[in-house]
Amino acid sequence: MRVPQHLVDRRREELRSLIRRDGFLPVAEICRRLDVSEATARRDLAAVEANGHITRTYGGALADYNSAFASHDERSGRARPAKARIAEQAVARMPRTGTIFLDAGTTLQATARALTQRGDLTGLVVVTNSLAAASVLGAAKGVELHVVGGEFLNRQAALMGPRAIKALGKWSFTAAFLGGEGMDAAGISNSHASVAAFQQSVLRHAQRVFFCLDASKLGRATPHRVAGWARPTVLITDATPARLAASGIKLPPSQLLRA
Amino acid sequence: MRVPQHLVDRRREELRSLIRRDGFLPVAEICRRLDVSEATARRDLAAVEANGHITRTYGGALADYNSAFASHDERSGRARPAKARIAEQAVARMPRTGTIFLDAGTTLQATARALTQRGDLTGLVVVTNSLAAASVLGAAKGVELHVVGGEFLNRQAALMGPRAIKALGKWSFTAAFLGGEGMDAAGISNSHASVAAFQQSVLRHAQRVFFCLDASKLGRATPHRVAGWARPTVLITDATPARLAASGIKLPPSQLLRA
DNA sequence: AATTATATGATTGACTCCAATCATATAATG
DNA sequence: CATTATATGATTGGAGTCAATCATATAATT
Repeated sequence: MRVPQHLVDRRREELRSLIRRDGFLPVAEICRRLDVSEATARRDLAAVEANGHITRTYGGALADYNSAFASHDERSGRARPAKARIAEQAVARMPRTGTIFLDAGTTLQATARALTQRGDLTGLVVVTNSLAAASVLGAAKGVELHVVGGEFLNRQAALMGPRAIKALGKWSFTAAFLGGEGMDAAGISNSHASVAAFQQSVLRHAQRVFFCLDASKLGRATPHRVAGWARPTVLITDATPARLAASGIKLPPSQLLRA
Repeated sequence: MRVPQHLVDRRREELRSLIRRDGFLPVAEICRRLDVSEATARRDLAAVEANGHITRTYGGALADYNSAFASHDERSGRARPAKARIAEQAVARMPRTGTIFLDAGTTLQATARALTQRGDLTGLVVVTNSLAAASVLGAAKGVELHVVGGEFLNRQAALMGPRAIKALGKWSFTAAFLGGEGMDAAGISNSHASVAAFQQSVLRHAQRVFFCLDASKLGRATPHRVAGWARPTVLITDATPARLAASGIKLPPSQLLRA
């Protein structure tokens, strides 16, 4: 029997938060907690997964941002997704030793994972405000990992706010690797003011800046501008130069890395 | 065919680190990466799980510290484990509004999880140095969550070091909830100097202090003393008063909460 | 009020996972 | 070197999971 939409939505919200709370939730458990049939549980899972934030596994579901669960895509035969290729480029640009900053976001999370693959690191210091990146890099050899404190933003699973900005104060980065939600002729933008403010603060402490954005962000403009295309901005993307130009983004080769 | 012990151990170490890196790893994937049969993969999983740090799920395994995966125990019929009962007591002692500190460690992780159950929170500010606690509390309603920055210690999955201590500077906690590795007549102790130093710094910023330690820590003395039994220390434990006394721990009722 | 759309639960057959058992090759032990 | 211990892979029966399909009840729409 059909059920009102708002109840469905509420139930799925609850499912998302249940999974988040427990990290992993088997399907059978979902049925019991939500008092629904297996079929509905699976349907709900599919819906929540489509909205992001969780990943299905055989027998249940996993909270995304604390899972670093990427091997799934890579494993499933298909061509390596854009994010992973971008991540590879980013890692190739990292110094063997020095201090770098790693932003929040799925592309940077992929970058963190790729970084754990590099075996030649000796004294690299990585600073991040992303819990996901931290949790991935925690196990990496040859990396000294620091997390900037701050207020936890649920949406990004990252630390932001004035305290985070202040915590950047004493750092000086050889290179910073940042994400973004949109890029157009004007530059890179984000939809949250606090995110943009934080990123701008990172920029002020970095000698070199790499923005890692996949092609889906191309031509999208979001409210808060983070940076223009002037130096030292370098863009790492899978978008073709032609499509970039079509969006009004013209960069010299030294500022564009194709992934 | 039998294989040298050191190879087995090394392989299991690698498995642990693989799981940690990916957050979740299906059995089939383990077989491929470690080039072993399913049977061996399962055996390795069981071994690693016995040593802690991971949790088995149907179809794979989950890294422990980013999973908050407790429902398993609670679900599986058995009596609620000590940690969960301690967590309950701790949460009951939290103010509805104010600022509290939450330490790293599995007991405090359980506490964080229990805290998400409380529905009556309005303006509680939670400060933590534990990624696990942060990741659990991120989804909680009515909680403003802050993470103190610092150097990431892989073993505890927490932030420590001078920067973390410094980051505590501006905070003032209504109550602090701390863990420990040992308790005896002298007080509470930890095996790592940096952990002890950090906890002591927390103490200096807290009006009330609750140490949450289960009975397995009783009588164990580890190198670095964190605090004695003088006020304002309050102990939350499942150990019986008799056994506490046997270890030389004598506390007035106001400083002892039985879980 | 009539019609359409859809959320749900039941069923089914294929697939996957798991624990137990067993034979075997090789390390560990003496 | 002889003996014991054990790590491994294969097999198997049983249980759990999944995607697809279908009938139905009820919300949404007109």
